[in-house]
Amino acid sequence: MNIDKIIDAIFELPVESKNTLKESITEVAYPKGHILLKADKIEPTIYFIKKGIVRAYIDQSDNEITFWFGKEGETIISMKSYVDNQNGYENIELLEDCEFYKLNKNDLQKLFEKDINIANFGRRFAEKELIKTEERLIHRQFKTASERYNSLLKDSPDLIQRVQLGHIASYLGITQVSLSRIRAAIR
Amino acid sequence: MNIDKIIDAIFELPVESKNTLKESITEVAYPKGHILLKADKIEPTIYFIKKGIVRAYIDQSDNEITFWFGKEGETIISMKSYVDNQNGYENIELLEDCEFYKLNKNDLQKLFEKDINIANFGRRFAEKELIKTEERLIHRQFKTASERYNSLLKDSPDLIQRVQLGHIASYLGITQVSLSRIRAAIR
DNA sequence: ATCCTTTTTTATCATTTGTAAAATTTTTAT
DNA sequence: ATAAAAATTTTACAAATGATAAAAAAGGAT
Repeated sequence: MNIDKIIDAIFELPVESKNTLKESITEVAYPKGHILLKADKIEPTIYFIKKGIVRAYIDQSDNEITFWFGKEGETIISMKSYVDNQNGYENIELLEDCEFYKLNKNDLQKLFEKDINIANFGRRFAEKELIKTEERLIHRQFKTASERYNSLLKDSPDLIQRVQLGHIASYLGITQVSLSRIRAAIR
Repeated sequence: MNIDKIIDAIFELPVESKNTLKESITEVAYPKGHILLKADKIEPTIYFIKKGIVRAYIDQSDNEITFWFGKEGETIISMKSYVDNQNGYENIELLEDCEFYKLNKNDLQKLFEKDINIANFGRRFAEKELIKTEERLIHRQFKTASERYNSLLKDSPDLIQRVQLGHIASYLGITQVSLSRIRAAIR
């Protein structure tokens, strides 16, 4: 997924503003298993996924809880760092070899103050993420685990192929054993 | 809660931009029980709560699911209408007599294109809502119903006083019977 | 190809949560 | 003040999910 396509999907910037933004963006790659972001620190970088798949998780006493998967075209951000300049709560692990576009948070913040188009790009980015998050919250509130699994199967069939079921179960808010039961019931 | 305080809490606008914004804002009041927003339509208005408390709910086949409470200082928005100009999924019911500041979505959208400070105000608004929503999502994923109730009791003790328990139970994603059991266990 | 490790499934039992109905308490209307 | 309605709690039982252990299957490394 190229950077122009990723930017355009968020907000159609005038060429000039788009070039300004692209000047701040570079590329980087890491192997499967790499921890891209660590919790409990202020993360200065924003990543757009060019290729690969990652998960965001929180360290809980004895186990990890996966709460997000990101793949081609999506944005990796430590929300607390980005929005409040505070320590983030998420870790990001690469589930495949990945390639990213990267962008410094402070550079972007400066552009927000100077370029109204980029400010609106930032607004649209937050708004789109907000819709996605609110829909997930509501979906989780009134669907059973089984319904949530089937929705995932329907909406992101590739995810089930590319991500191991332990992470999927955690993402769905159930144990791996419970997910196995749900899968067995379908067959 | 006055409108200046509400605006300032989102983003500190320069006086000129703030006055521009305030020119588009008027006041309105409705009694307890009034349905302020209806699902399945494009909602043109944004409300800031001056006084009172409301709930957002979704109509599910046979029951209603409450997924948000808003009180003094908070913003009522049909997220889908605001972000994507599509039909919203939420109904908003007043749980007390309420007073609002209101603002037309299209008027605001025009200001986003003209005034960089207001564009950044809009950006900050979405970002702050995003953080709140993501934290709720994660909290729900790895806390038990009992822990979630106790957090609510700690963070919003007034909510338990002002809102009937059936709505609270729905908000927590459990049945009213289950909430009763949790409450009985504490005593 | 074989061994070793990791992942997934299965089985059993304990715990939590849901459903339905009744009892109790609180609120509202007259 | 009293009756009616609404909200909350309690009880009993059913269904779903969790915890743990063990077996089976899949994937990697040499």
